[in-house]
Amino acid sequence: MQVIVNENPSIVWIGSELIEDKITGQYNSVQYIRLEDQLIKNKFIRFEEIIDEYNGGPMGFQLHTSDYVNQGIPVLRTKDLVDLSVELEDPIFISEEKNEELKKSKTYSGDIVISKTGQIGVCSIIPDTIQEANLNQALCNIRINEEKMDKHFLVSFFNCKYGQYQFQREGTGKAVQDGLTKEEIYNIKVPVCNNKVQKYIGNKLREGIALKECAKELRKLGNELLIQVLRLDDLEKEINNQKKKYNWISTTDMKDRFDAEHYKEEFIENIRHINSLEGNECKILKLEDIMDEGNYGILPSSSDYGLGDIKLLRSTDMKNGLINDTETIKVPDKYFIKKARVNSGDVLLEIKGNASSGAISENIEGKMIVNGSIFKFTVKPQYNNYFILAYLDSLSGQLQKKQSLANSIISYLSIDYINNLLIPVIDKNMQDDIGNKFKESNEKFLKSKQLLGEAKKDVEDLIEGNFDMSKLNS
DNA sequence: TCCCTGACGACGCGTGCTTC
DNA sequence: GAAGCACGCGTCGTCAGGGA
Repeated sequence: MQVIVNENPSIVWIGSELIEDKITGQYNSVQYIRLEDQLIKNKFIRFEEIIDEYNGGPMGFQLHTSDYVNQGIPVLRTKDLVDLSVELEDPIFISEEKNEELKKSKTYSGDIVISKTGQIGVCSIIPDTIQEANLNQALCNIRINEEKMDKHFLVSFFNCKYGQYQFQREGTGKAVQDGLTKEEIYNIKVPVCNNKVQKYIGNKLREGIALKECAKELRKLGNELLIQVLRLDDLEKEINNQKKKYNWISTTDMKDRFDAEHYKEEFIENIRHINSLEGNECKILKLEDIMDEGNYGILPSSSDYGLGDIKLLRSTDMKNGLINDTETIKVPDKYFIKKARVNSGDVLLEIKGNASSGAISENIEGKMIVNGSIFKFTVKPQYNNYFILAYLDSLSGQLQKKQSLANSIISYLSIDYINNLLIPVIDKNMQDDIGNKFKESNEKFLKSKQLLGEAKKDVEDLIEGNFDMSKLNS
């Protein structure tokens, strides 16, 4: 017996015949029951039926931080699983020997990887760009029988709400620490549909992942050009060569700060490097000379969260030059004031925390404002906004920001400091060359994201009986 | 071989106080 | 009232190792 007494808060009567090993209210919540009811209207199988091989990550005693090396075989962690694929932004490696020792958890391009602890149910497919890797203990690696199911379709399903609720339902609400067991993963219900539909949805994911790899390549090219033009590899070498634990500062280099951290050699070297770029092909300007208008945002009262349609962008909603506005908090219209309003083409700069992220606002749907952690500005027409952000995001730009944050209890860039950030301004054509690579990369990232979203939505439509079969012939 | 448990650092958010 | 400062707190992700 199962009787839903109330939707919100969730109150459900569950008969003892339906209770097996899990008895929590969360497991039997109305939300999960509704999703399950919808899912099982379809033909489905247990995940185990299509699994050829399952391997968990190594145990804690098998892999320690002391095993990490500078170069070698990458070890994937949950944070590397991004948007149904893998992004090695801050990779860790183990040696070939260690990789051989942990041969059970080796993973290859095309494998499906699922997170079991921490953030549960993150599921990605290893892209072609990663030939071989290993796993940490939070992940498991799965190979399926591809004659039984299109694996890209399967990954789209796992990432849609009907896959995610199962991972959350099974993996959370445990006595001490949440996590998915092998048996729970085997028991995940997977919908069965005809090959043509699987291929159609799987193709969207394949195309999305390919576009994403292309976008990453363009970003890499833009960065390489920036490094070349601003000789940032020289700066990096110079900084890496520094072994001294002390530094002499001339009084002319000292400004309003008197703490040693602010005058670390790497910061001084960076300023020296920026000044050395000054010449016919490069002018050093202050950010305030480049900006048309700049402001940081506002902090709406948290009691207003969810009470409107204005998207409130926070620093966590920006990554790799892009805005992720799918999960932004919404606030009332009264906060849509000029100071915080986001317009197309604005450069958004994180100024709190580690002040390392930024984005350009493009194709924003609806009204959006930024909170106090973000400084937004427009650049004058003679400068390329993508180039300016790319510089601020580069080694040199980051060092300038870090210099201000050094030794401060509260990491925060003041307006005065932002205005005085030094920007090496190169020829406009070269700015556009670099900026356009980042712009094009962002466009491809957005298109990729759209395709990944469509793939997930298609699976949901399929389960809910709303999938338009005529799309298969288009 | 796999699950379970515990600890902890990094980080960002929220709140309230102080200063200008 | 805006800007800046201080700190508590929760979440996330990772690391480690005991035990069935």
